Amino acid sequence: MEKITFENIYQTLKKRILAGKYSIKMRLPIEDDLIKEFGSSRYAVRKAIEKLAAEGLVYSVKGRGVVLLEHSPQTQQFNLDLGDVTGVQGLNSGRALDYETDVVAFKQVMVDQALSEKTAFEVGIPVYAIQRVRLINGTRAVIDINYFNAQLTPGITPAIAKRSIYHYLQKKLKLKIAVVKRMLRVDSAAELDQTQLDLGQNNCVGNMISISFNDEGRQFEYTESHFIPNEFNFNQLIRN
Amino acid sequence: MEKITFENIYQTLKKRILAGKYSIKMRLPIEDDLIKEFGSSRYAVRKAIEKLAAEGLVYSVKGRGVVLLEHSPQTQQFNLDLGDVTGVQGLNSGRALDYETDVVAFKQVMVDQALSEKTAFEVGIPVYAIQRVRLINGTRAVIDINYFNAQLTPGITPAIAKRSIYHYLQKKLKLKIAVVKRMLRVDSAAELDQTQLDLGQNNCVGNMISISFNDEGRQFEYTESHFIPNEFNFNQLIRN
DNA sequence: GAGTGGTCTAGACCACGGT
DNA sequence: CCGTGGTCTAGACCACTCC
Repeated sequence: MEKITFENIYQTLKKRILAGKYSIKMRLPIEDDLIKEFGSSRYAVRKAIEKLAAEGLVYSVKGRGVVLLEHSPQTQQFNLDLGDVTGVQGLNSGRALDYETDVVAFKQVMVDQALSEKTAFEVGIPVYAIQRVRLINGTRAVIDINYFNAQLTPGITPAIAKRSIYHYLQKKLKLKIAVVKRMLRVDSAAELDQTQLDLGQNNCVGNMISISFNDEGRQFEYTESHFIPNEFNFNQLIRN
Repeated sequence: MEKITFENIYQTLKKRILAGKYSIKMRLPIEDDLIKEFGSSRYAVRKAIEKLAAEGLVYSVKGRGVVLLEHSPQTQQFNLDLGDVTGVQGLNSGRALDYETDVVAFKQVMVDQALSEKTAFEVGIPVYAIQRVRLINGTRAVIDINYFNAQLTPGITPAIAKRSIYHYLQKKLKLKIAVVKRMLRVDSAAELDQTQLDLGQNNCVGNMISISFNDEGRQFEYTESHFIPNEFNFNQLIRN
């Protein structure tokens, strides 16, 4: 039951844009008109427009107005969802798929120098080291290589790893996932990838490296998700 | 000579954060204290904090305060630059490298049905279809496959393509690049990739598909940048 | 010069976190 | 309960675009 004004304005404008109501002149109404229409302040209107801009629907030009970005059925797939992305779900952008998880390794280890340099965890702290293969429609499509800080995320078990670690962290531990920083790469397939993934003829993998932070600013996770080619898309928006 | 208050506050806070001045308690001072310190309004302070948050340096928690995200030398490479990314420069995140451009194809064609479905350009409009290989330190590392809407970006020549199309568009045509939407994929190498790129043993490429919009909201470009494995990183930030 | 978005101020109330 | 960030209002001036 959110009664936030800017959110209502944002939702209304978004619906109209997607329905093509403003496309005649490729412009949004000027701020003053939106203020009058919604009976709200300039702050609320501008915040709604900023949210539309963050999503890649509009672009504001000082002195001119708020421009609509061209969109077509083909370019819809470039649009950002702004949905929160937890774990491997982020890989299947909006696709509903059957998937199964195969826990191929589960250990609790102390961080040594080498692991510290990779994960940025402090030397000596205990971490869960987990490897899980994700089968999507029967295909071994992704291997997640997780390291969780055991002090910040205690009590993870193989059974939890098979279901959903993120569900456990959020619902049971009440851990808030504040920020995830990601790096995307393409790597030559290592032995682990070749033995665990259905690569077919391909000898490379995509590699999504994620480090995740809780709402106290502490990094609780380092994860590499290696995935097979030709199946996964990642969207990005750059605004000037 | 920008005299924008929030920008000054942002710069000052960023310097302090990176210098570790606030790391003792993992918190930024509360808004009221920053307002007093900078002698500015709450608006300016909050806008500065929002910019820090967009960069992945801090995270605001209602009722608690503004938390600093842990950062270490290893995780610095995950930080967002917020620099504008034009063309292939975006691939080499912050690396200074010698590179050379080899124009392997340059045509002006009309968009047919197949090309329209790929690029989202309207059937029948003229486009420049350009293929360029980027040699980085002598390695054929990237092939850019560009389609530019010739009505929006007239006058591109092979000579311009060899130097920098973006430089020409921005400086000569005064075209403003407002927004770039990207999709990142990993693809099996096609014949073009195998013949033009130094793939070595690898038989896959990274594929960065970009569609770019000018400040009137019109899509002027569709580009696929195919790049060799193991060399390029792409950063992303997800905020909840 | 008129119109428009960008920045800024001062002030208010609300919602959430922790004590 | 108090302290904090989130939302909102009303009003002002500036910088840019376009005629």
